[in-house]
Amino acid sequence: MPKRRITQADVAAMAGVSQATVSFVLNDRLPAGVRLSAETRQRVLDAIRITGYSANPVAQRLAGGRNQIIGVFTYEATFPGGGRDFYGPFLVGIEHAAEQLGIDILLFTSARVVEGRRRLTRDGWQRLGIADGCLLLGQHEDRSELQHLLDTNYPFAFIGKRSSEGGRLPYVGADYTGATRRVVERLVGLGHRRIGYVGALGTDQPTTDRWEGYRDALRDAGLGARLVPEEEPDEIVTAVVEQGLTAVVLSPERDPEELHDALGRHGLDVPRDVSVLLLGQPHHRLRRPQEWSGYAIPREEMGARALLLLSRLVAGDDVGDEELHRLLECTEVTGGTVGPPASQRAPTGTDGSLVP
Amino acid sequence: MPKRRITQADVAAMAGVSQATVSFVLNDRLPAGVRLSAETRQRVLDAIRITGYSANPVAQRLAGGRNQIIGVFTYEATFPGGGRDFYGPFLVGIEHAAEQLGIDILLFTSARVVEGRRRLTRDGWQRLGIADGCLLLGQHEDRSELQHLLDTNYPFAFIGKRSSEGGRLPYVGADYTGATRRVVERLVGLGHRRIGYVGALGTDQPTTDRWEGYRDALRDAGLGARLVPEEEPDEIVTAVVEQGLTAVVLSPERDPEELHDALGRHGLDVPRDVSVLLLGQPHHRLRRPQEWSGYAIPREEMGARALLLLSRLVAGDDVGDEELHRLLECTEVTGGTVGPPASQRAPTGTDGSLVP
DNA sequence: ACAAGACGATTATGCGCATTATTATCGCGC
DNA sequence: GCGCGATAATAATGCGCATAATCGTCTTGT
Repeated sequence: MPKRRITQADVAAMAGVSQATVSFVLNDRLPAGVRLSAETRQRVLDAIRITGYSANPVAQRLAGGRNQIIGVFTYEATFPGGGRDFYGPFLVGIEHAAEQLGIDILLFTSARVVEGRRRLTRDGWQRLGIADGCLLLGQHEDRSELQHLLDTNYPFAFIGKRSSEGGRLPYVGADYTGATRRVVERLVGLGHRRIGYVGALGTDQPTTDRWEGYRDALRDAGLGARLVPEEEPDEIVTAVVEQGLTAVVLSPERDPEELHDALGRHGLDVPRDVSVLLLGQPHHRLRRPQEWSGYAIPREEMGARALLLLSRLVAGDDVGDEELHRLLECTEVTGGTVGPPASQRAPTGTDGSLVP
Repeated sequence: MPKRRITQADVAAMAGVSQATVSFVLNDRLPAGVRLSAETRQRVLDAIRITGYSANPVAQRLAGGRNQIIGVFTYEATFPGGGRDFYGPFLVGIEHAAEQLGIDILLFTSARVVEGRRRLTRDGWQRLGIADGCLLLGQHEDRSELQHLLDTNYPFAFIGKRSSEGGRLPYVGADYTGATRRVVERLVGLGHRRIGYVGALGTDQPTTDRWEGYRDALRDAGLGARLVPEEEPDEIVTAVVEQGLTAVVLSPERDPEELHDALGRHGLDVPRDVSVLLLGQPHHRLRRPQEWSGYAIPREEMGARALLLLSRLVAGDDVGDEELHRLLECTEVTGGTVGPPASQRAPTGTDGSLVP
């Protein structure tokens, strides 16, 4: 139980070699022009074993080496509390992979919050340097930050698809477009002809991807897209009634139970009168055991694979393009909120919101 | 957007002083025998502002300083997945406090897992050194680890009461004993006379504390403690029937819904026939909206206060005993699983499990 | 017998900071 | 005109490691 921690110098003394030699053995990589005999190498290894040496990650990092720490930066609070837990599942996957790889996770909880959202400001950048690389989670659009990341050559990877910056951003995403397309096709296959999309039409990647899948699936079926703007639940129900929608797909930011209740208040049953599909796990905590039909984003796997990708980037392996921009499949959730259309229902209002 | 990060040397050059002077100004603390003029100080501060300097945490730490990183060590997986999320609420609190204090959180996810539980082995100790101090969560009993913590003088704090090591372990805990006592008193006040304790009687602190509160409350009411060993739900129901229990308090490790179902199968309604109290938030994910009566452990606040405590320890403030060993109150949860006893029910079997 | 490699290491340096030891300049009394 | 305390700073050192530059000592060919 030594008071002072054991350093490479201690190991070196025991093995009768220089500190540099110990470093070479540890890193198992000889700089050009340096050679070690097998015997010396073994002596060093023995000394390492006997002393129980383990590297000081701080010194390692300062000297320009790797320290097996990966940063995780979330643009919103990592653990929001109040039952809403968006990042949790990603962290489950990240932790799992980290454990396998022997990596510690650094959460940048100190980053300045500007306008309700964390920022990588100057001191943020500085702090990134603690870790070998960094995973980025959450919505954000700041070009200068991305640019900085790219041209400092600091290893990083996004969790969630990022198609900006000319495809130079490494990420592990989920195939929202394909998953949305498939569930909509399923609705079409069941006989639905008037299928609405409930959600805000933002410019963020998940939203645009979902909308694309929705729109294309309908287009291929010869049907029109119908955007139900994200409004009060009752207004949504009004739109459903007026347009005679027999099914809606729901952006996961919206509380599905709220909509369910509103439909109920207007005498519409799910799924008898209206089928409801959830485009991803709901961000709200559900209060009822009801299983919602739709698809699930493989968040744990995304986290794990992103860490794997990043660790390869850190190691300097050159990774192929398909590895740098991986899209994982979402899994369909059968649930109980989808059924065949109630054929008798017809629109009571205009087709105003029909989107070409 | 400088390629190389700005160092104290850069700031020093701009201000026309030495690097050491910059360090003095930054730390706002002059070592004995060093003096700075107000004017020099101001020049340095200006240079810091202009250059946007921010300290390199790695170098800071290597040089023996603080780096505003706090480690979090969990003896089990931090994010277990599968819906069970025990540490989550603590982390919410920790993160919140960390954000306030400008502190980053380092999760020691790399710690070796031995026998299903993380260990602070030699390399674990080494890695702790990255952070200024460390929060410890989860059950564990390894004396040598605790001893090491104590005599290396490394700042740390437990989340959860730790009365071992002669009260030298700093912690922020929850008052299980008091909370359990109060809910049992509430049952007694409602007229219950045969109240069982369902759960394993381990040696861990939470369990012994809960049992103590339960036992004392009954003793003060002139009643006997009745331990219902943690068994299959149906066996528990049998014990309830045989002993004529009108209420049980439930250790949170046990799935309350499972017990609820078993009671139902035997024709016993909650709370009409049996009142059920939960001694803390259930560790299982609940599948029904049912609100369980009992009490809630203030996990978020525990996390936050533990971080606050630790940051004071790191700063070297001397903290009083009551701050070093703080017990937070649990909040009572009214819920719907408690009612007056069904007076007609009487024991069908013996009083075998009565504990004096 | 002697230069030219091959072999097997070592020494030196710096990362960015905190901290200790040291220096330089002035004013003042005697 | 010289020592001495006060003032205001700087130079030097080390944290533990990675890495570049360097240095012996053999062996071999001629």
